[in-house]
Amino acid sequence: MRETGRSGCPINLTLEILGDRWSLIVLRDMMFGNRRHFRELLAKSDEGIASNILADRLKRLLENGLISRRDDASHKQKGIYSLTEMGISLVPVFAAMADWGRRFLPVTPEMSIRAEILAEGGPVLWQKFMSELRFLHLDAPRPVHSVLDELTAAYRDAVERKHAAESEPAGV
Amino acid sequence: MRETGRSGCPINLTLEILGDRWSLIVLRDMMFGNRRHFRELLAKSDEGIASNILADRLKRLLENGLISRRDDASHKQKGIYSLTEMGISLVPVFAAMADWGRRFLPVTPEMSIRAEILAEGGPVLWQKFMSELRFLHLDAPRPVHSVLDELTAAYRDAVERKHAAESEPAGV
DNA sequence: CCAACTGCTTGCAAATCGCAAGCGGTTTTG
DNA sequence: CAAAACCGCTTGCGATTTGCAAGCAGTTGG
Repeated sequence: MRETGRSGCPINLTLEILGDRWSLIVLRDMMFGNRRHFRELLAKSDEGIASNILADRLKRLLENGLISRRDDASHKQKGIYSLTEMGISLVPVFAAMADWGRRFLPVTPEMSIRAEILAEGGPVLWQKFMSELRFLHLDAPRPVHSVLDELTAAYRDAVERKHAAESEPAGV
Repeated sequence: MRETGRSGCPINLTLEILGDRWSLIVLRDMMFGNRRHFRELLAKSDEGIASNILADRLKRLLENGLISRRDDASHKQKGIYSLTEMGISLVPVFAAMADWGRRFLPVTPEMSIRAEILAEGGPVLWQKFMSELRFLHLDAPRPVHSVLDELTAAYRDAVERKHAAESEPAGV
C-alpha cells in the first residue's frame, strides 16, 4: 500500500503498517473472535469488510509478518491464518485502544464488556491472554486458564442481558 | 471522512476516528513535539504531511473532540491547537504502539529512545506525562517534574551521540 | 450429479490521496 | 513605509484506493 518509509519513528512505522481502517479489524477478529479462515473473517464481521479489501489486508499482514498462513489439512481450498508473535504482541495496543474507546466513544455496553475486563485485568491478564494466543496460533502448550473463554462468556452474558431487557415491558 | 458507524465495538469506533495514516501523526507531534500551530505541524514533521490533509485532519480531530482551537492573542492569523482530555488520554495508546513498533520494526535508535523511556516508566510515568500535558494544553497547574523535558533531552542526546559516531573514523 | 461452499479476483464508479500552486491577510524587515 | 516573509488554509488535478457487486475455478458433502 505504502512503499516510502518516511521516518524511523516507531509510531510512524507502526502506522505505515497498521494505520488504515481495516488491518486492525482483521487482527481483532482473529485475536478475539478466533476467526482463522477467509470466509469467517469476511462474513462474521460486524463491520462488513469487502472481499477484495480483506484479501489485500491479509496479503499485507502476511508480508509484514503479523500473521502466517498454512493449508487446512481437512479441506484442500481452505487456508488457516494464524497470528505470529508479532501479531500476538499487539494485545497491549488493543487493550489501550479499547479502553480509550470505551471511555470516550459511544460504544454499546455488550461490545465494551471485554474492553472493560482487559482494562481491569491489566498487564498480568494481557500476558495470560498472550500465552493463550500462543497456544491457539503457535505451538505453545495449553495454559491452565482460558482468558478468551472468560471474555467470550462475559460478552455472551451481556448480549443475553440485553435481549432479556429488550423483551421486558418498558419501565420495569 | 467516514460517516456510517458500523458497530459499537470500542476498537472499531476508535479506528473510525483514528484509523488512517495521519491523524495519530498529527496528535503525536502535538503531544511529544509540542507543536501547536498549523505551520509547525506542517513543516516540522519528519513525515511531510500535505497542507490540505493537515487541514482536513485538524478539522476532523476538532469535530471529534480530540483537540480544541483558539486564536493566538499575539498574532491575529495564528490559531493555537490544544489537546483535550480526550486527546491527552491517548498517551497509553501511543506508549503501547511505540513500544510495539520499537520491538518489531526497523526503527532508528534516536527515534526509539523516547518509546523506550515510556515503556520502562510504565503507567506511573504515563500519568505524570498526562499531568504535564494538562498543564501545557489545559489550565491545570504546573507539575513539579517535566516528563517532556526528560524525553526531549534523551532524544537530543541520542541525536548528538549519533552525529558524534558518524564523524568518528569507522571502526573506533 | 449437483448444490453449496472454498479463497480470491475482476470491473467499475466514487472517494480520497499527494503534490503544487496560490489566496487574502498580517507581521517583520531593511 | 514599502517590500519581503510568513500566516492558516484552499483549490485544481492526476493517481491511487475504496466500496460494492459479480464472478471464477476448484472442492466438498449429500
